[in-house]
Amino acid sequence: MVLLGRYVIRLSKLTDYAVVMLSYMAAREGEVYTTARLAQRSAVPEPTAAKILKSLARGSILVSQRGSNGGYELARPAAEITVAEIIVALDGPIALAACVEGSSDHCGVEQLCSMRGNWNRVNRAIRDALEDITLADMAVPFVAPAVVETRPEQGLR
Amino acid sequence: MVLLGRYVIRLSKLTDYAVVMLSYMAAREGEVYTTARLAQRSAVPEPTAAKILKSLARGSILVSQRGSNGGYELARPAAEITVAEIIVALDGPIALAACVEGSSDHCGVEQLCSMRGNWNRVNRAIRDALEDITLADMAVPFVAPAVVETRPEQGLR
DNA sequence: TCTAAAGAGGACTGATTTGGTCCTATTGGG
DNA sequence: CCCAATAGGACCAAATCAGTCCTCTTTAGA
Repeated sequence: MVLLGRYVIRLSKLTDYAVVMLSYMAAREGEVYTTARLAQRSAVPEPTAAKILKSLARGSILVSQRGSNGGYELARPAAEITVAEIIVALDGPIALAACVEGSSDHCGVEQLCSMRGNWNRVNRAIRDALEDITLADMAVPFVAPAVVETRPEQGLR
Repeated sequence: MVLLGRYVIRLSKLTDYAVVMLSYMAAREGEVYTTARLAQRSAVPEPTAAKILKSLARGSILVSQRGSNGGYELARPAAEITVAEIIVALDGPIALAACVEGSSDHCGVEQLCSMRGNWNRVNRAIRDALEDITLADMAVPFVAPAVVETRPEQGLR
């Protein structure tokens, strides 16, 4: 067994939700959004939305403001937030078999290990691709935020 | 819920094993390898190895020969087998939220759906990256196959 | 033509992992 | 102080995965 239980990259549901919420926030930068509001607008159940937002804050993608009148705000302009960061914030490092540069784990079979190191190339290729795509790119079709505003919630799927 | 239960790409343990086995086979193209032999050499339990090899054959990465003296052989030169193909053979399509080009699924919330379509860009970037890396690239460090030959099996991890 | 060696295919199971919920702090404005 | 928010975990049910096994088919060769 060699992989550390994480995939090179998993784009989980949570990540998808996160992008939806972040895109919504990107429509008006500088504004502070509460969990409740974001949950409604993105049709994600509130507790789950809360969990996602906390992770994003921990990942320095959002800045949180506690107390009343609190909420979340993009930590940076959307064009400076990469998809890679979002994924990392929610699913952990974009990552990685053992036998990978920097890893202290060791598979014990040297010959295999050296070969496996070549996943590095794959990892890097994917990381590079994801670091090139920003939240601003993802949010582009949000041309008419006003329209979205008028659509409260609705069951997904 | 929007993701179809599959990740954009999962590099599972099975995939890792597969690459190990395939690299071994790439050392001498044209040779036919039995499941038992490949399992031994790659330190993967035989039933599991068998499962992987069957999947690779179904994915046209290996050609199988049944009956006695049978076994598996690379379907093409290693330089023509991409990492993308290997992943697809084992984990299914590199893929994909609903609301993605070609998908017939529909999330029901148009505004969200249109935005989610932008995962396409991510999907494409990753697919491109993976289609650029071949088995030959992954197998490179196998400079001295003879050495590997003399190391039967050993517990991993 | 029979036998044994090999793969094909699929059912099944135990263990992880995920998504999702909830409860108890902590923070801060009015 | 009180209420509105977030922080941070613990926790659970359901889905998924790795791994095993059993039966069937194919084929070489004695």
